[in-house]
Amino acid sequence: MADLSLPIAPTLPLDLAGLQNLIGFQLRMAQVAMHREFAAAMAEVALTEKQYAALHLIHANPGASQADIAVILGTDRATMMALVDRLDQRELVERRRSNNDRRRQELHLTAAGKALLANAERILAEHEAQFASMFSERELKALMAALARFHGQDEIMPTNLR
Amino acid sequence: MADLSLPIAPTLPLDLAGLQNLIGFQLRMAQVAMHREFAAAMAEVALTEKQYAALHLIHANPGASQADIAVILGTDRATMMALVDRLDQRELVERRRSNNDRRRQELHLTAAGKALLANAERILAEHEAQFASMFSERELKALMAALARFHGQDEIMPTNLR
DNA sequence: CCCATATCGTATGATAAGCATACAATCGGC
DNA sequence: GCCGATTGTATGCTTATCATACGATATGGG
Repeated sequence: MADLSLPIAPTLPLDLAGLQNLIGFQLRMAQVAMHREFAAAMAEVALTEKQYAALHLIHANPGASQADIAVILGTDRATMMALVDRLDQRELVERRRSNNDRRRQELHLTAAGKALLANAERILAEHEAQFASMFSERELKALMAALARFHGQDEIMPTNLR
Repeated sequence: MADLSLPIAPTLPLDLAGLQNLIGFQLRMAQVAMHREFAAAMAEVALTEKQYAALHLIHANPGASQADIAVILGTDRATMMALVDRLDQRELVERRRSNNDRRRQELHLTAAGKALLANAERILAEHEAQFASMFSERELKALMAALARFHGQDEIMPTNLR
């Protein structure tokens, strides 16, 4: 007989009001969940997703330019600059002026960068396995195919490149 | 006989080196793609995903507190403060001290907030339909179920119900 | 009734990221 | 050699996330 006096329910379980049926909402919530796990797991190497991806790509493609990496990661030159700056300040990557095209800065990993990346790869494998284990092989395959469909993998286009 | 002189492939076809097989990578790229579309579509109402979700939730749950919304959106009080501040400055939402619990600020939409939200809902419907159309009903159902599993919150409980 | 504890809003500061814009150097085609 | 495109760079603005701290308030135990 306590709260009958309350005219309006103070705070019941909130009505999601269909939010959970939005692709964008589910996509974002999934990404947030995975981001948090990633950040926690990567704490000892202090890498964000984009930073990891950049290191990974530079390692596999020594001499790639910032613009190259930016296109693949779906971002723009200005944002990529800031990202590479941070990796550069930590002395994980090196910028070397290209001889063929003196506009370009060829990116290379330093020894420290390679060592850190190796650590990160190991951590990432566990991180990925943890999420992969939530699905059957069939489900996972379908999920990956579905996600890939959101972005035309063939043509990734940063906004301010027209 | 043009580029035979180049010792190293100068640019484009970069080796993704397995990046595309990472759940986290595909999830992020999908989210980035959808985010860009969302931002472009919502330009006329100038709402981010989180801002839209907050308005949507406040509309469906008048009097909900910042903490309630924060829990559902998977963020914290401090971040939510900043978000609500922006909505408040634009006079889309109102904070009212609760009579039952004077710590709480009950959130309500202003008339302008309701009008803007109505516009946003219309835009969002098109936006969602555009992405939904990339999948069969069966595929979409599987995708949504898979995404929901990442943040396994079947029941999201506001903090004040613990 | 008083007190310990928890909760909510709030403030502050740091970091990451995204986007727009502008500019200089350079490259490539004509 | 000129013109348009590309690359890196710089600057500024906005959103978001996270950590931390503090005051006001609520709640429950003693």
